[in-house]
Amino acid sequence: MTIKEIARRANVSLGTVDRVIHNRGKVSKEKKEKILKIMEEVDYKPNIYARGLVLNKSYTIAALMPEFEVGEYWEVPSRGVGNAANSLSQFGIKVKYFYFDQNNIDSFIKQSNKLIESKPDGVILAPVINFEAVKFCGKLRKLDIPFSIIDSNIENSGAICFIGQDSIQSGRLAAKLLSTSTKGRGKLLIVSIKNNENHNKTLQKRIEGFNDYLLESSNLDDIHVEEVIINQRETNWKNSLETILKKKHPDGVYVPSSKVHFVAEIIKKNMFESKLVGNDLIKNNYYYIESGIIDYVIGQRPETQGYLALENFYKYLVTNQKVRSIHNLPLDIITKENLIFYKTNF
Amino acid sequence: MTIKEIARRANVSLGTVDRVIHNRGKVSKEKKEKILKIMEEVDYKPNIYARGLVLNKSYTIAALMPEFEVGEYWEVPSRGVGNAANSLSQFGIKVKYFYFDQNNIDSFIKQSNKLIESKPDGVILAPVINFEAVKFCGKLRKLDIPFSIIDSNIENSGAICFIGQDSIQSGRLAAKLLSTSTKGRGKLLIVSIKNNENHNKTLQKRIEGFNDYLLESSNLDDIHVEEVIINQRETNWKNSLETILKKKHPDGVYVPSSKVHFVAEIIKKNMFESKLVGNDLIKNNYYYIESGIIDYVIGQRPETQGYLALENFYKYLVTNQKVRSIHNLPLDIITKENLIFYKTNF
DNA sequence: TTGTATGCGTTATCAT
DNA sequence: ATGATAACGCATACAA
Repeated sequence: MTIKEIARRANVSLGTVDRVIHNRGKVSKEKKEKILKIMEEVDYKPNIYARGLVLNKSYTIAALMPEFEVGEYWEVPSRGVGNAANSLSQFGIKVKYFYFDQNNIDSFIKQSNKLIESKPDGVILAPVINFEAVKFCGKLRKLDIPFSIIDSNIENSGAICFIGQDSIQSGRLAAKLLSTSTKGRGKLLIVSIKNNENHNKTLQKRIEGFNDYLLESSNLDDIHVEEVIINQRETNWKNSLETILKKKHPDGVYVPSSKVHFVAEIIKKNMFESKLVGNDLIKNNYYYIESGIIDYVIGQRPETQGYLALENFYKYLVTNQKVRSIHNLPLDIITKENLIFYKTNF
Repeated sequence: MTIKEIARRANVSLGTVDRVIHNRGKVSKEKKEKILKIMEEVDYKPNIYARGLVLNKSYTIAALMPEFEVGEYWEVPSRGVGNAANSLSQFGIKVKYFYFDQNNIDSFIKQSNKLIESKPDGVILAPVINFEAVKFCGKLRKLDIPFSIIDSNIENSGAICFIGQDSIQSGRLAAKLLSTSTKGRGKLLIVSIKNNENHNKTLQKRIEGFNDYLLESSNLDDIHVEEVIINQRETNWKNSLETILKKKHPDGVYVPSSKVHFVAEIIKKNMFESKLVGNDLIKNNYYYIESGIIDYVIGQRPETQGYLALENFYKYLVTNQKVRSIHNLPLDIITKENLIFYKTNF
């Protein structure tokens, strides 16, 4: 059904129908009602090709996320955004990246200002420096630039959507997997490896979930949990970690971040028998999952996060569809036997 | 970059450029080369809006899959196809379903003939009746109707793509999860619940993988495996199953299909302590996963399978992109703690 | 072999 | 308040 046909049926011109559709200009009440009724009846849907052709707009989306080395976590969401940019380029969606050093607040501020100067049509934000990110959201709201948040959420930020995971549940799941692997008993160690001043809340939420699960799931007499914090800014932090592991000799280790490969390295070197559970399917973890040193990794589809974030802007800006305000992506359980399917991206 | 601009740069008309792009009509060698060079330089990509507008074709894809009751497995891929149809309707993609009774070969033949009479532009095939499906693929090839296969593959079928899972690896994964849950020891029982003459190979491949894994993974002295086959066509098959479970008293049960809920029901009723692993996140299994009676279910993203199948036809027919010939979707490990994220579809 | 004209459905601008 | 019309980029039929 076309505008032309609607105009014919309503005995008016194209222009009049158009005015009704877009609420622009003046249209007499009776004609307007007649047109609306016909549109309703025939369930008029605009031809997106014709619309795209005549509008021929192009949108620039700015992505503000941490810089990364190859194999590190933030490579993956970034690639997700890139993939989406690729397949949406035909529809006039462009991406401009602004990378910041997640251990340097000034870098975040500087990049976020550059971003705003570039006057993007939309922003994808990874709020790993929580406090500054909240302020940044305020600026975007004032400027009326729509934005979406990935990875970890900011409550009441005004974002058009959040795409990420449920961190507490991630910790609970880790607890289940680790305790099952240690046959429901033994000494468990939580190893938090940090190199900043705890800017974001993901780690602590995961640990919270981990402890909650164990407290709820009966036989507490058989299970012991301890937590150690490793500061990557200290020289020799790897040696300290190794010393601790040697001393504690845990039956199971939980690393609530993608840095689980550091622990895996030590376990392998010393041929410990510890079960090991961590987060995120990054390249640095591949080998240790393959060889079974890491028993389980919990994935959160970072690539999909990036992809959906951009795709949502397409829906929002180009096709004017509503977008879901919260996407909690599945917590995937990845282990030696299903690793291969997750490596090839989805 | 437009055709017009390319024509201007090459000092030719729109028509000539068009002839080069579509290899139609005669074009002098020198002009052709000049045009191709310019197109290369500017990386010409046609405007999909303009193309879509002028072609304005609509494609009908026929989906040939098993009929289902609410909550059964085939509801999910079917919904995936429906979702895709919804979001691709703007692009002129339509779907026509042909459902057959998977326990009735005649029904398959009848529906497949009806499908061919409808002269679709493409076919999505679920080859659960393997032998007949192979013959059907031959017909489609002769008629030059492109088709894709979902769920389980047919080798050298001539399909433009296969979308499904690796059944053997699915069985291996099940073996790992079940043996870990039973602490690496005990009596394991494989329960095959069938209601047809073994038309498709998925079950047997899963069982093959299951056994292989256990044979390879060391301590064979501690593990015992037995297989029972239940025929749903026998009256009182549920009672037989219950009797068997009572007699064998297994430490762990593997049901290599979505019918694991039948076993869960019996385990719950009798309050057995058996660990239980099965396949597929269907509604009938939700409750038992939630309550922990089913320890793990291995999912294969049936909804995504359906979605991708249709989306691939969009790529193939509308945008003329190449499509990946094999999509082995991830084997998702679903358990009480991450169930909720998989229920909301992806 | 090459060039020109028309139309796809929508939007936006210009007269009336 | 309403109608007519040009333009978007591409494909195609037709003219030269």
